[in-house]
Amino acid sequence: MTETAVGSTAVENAGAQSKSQQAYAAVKARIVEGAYTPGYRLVLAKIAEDLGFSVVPVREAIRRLEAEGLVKFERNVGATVSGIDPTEYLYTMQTLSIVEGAATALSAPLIDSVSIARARAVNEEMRECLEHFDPVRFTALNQDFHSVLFEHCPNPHILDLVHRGWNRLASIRSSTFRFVPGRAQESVREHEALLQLIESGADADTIEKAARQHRASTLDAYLAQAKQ
Amino acid sequence: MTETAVGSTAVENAGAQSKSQQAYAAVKARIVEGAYTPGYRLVLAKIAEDLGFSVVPVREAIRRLEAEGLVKFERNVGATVSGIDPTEYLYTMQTLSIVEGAATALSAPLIDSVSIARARAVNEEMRECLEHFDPVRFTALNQDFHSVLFEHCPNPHILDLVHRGWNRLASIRSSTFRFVPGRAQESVREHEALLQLIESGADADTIEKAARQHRASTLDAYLAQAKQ
DNA sequence: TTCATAGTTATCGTATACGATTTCGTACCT
DNA sequence: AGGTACGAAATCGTATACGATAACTATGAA
Repeated sequence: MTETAVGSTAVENAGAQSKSQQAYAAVKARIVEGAYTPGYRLVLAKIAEDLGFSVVPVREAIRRLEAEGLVKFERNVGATVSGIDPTEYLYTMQTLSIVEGAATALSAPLIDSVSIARARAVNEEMRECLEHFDPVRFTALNQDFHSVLFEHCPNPHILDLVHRGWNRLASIRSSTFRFVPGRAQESVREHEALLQLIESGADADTIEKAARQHRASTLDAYLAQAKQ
Repeated sequence: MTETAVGSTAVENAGAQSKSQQAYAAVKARIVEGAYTPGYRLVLAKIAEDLGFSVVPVREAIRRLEAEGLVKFERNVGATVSGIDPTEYLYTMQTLSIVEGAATALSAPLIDSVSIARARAVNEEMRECLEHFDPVRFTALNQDFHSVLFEHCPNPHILDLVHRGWNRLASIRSSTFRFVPGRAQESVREHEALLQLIESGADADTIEKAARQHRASTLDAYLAQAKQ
């Protein structure tokens, strides 16, 4: 029995997280990486079959994704991947500007010089990236950069809200910078300005405003372009 | 068929929401009204039996409450009502100060004079309430007051975050003002100041700061008292 | 007396099964 | 020909059943 016990334990450890969690991660990954495009209909039975699970854990995973806003769920009808409705984009960006601004300000005093250097290096990569412009890579670096700035936020609730906002944006395949190429250069400059503010120990309010404005500007640039 | 349709519709409307939703509402109500005190152990089977449901919808309800932070859930162990951990209180209040401040600022330009009058009436009730001080009633009025201010917020995401924050606070039975009685009077004064700012059409930043500071002051008062 | 260990119990996690609801297609009537 | 009503298929919602996991308890030895 020992063998089986050990064996099963090994198996269990491999799938240490519950099937609900596995399903959640799997579906979320497919959404973020674009395998499930917005509007895609998520049928419980089909997903369950794909993953080799029963529908119950899949159902729970979908509800979690619904709570995060990545999918829309209608009773007795089913779930679909949330769209890139421009209005939704606006709401998400505005919300993120607020919580990310706050997170960055709270985080700022706790950022050590090593992290600053790392952020600066990332920003330098972004600058280089401007030449042979690769929107996807640029967006990824952009997330890296901001992560350094807000990850030290001591309030886990706020940090969670920031992560959720980024997640929602990630589900929009085509990066923002593809839509608004001109914004990229400005963005890199603002990043350096942000770093200098933090280095100089600027007060929280100043940093919060700067971080918020940085994101709001991206939103404005998008809106200006969309208007045309 | 019309009769049956109407009849069935009536029945449906009575139980229009799924059992998951009913369970969610029921458990949440019990938490908010204090029937389930913090630390209370939520056993799926027992709740299911109480409600006359199966455990499946109850389980889903619990997970939703977990996502909102009202309960803590541990795999293979169970769910307990989230505590009034002072640290958690701090985090929640700080987060709420930020999102509520933003929501109030965004909402301000859309508040008509009727709403202002209603808010002022509520605040007047609060002032009267100061005499024969009833913390529970005072807290309820306080929520009414702030609801008027932020409910017009055009960004549903931010509004949702505000609601969640209030929900978490509501799960803390004993109102804040019971802990910090002195704060109540100051609070009423600040409310009137807020109303005047909104009436005078102050700029968004000023209103946001005032609303945020209003909540932050309550938090500070609590912390000062807790320190002793 | 105390600690380790095995067995028991309580509770969760998931699978399967069935009933309920919606949606779509088809046939019939106007 | 167009619209309406009926019916079938797809899908979700929930109940029940069983297996898995963790907490608890009792028993034995040091």
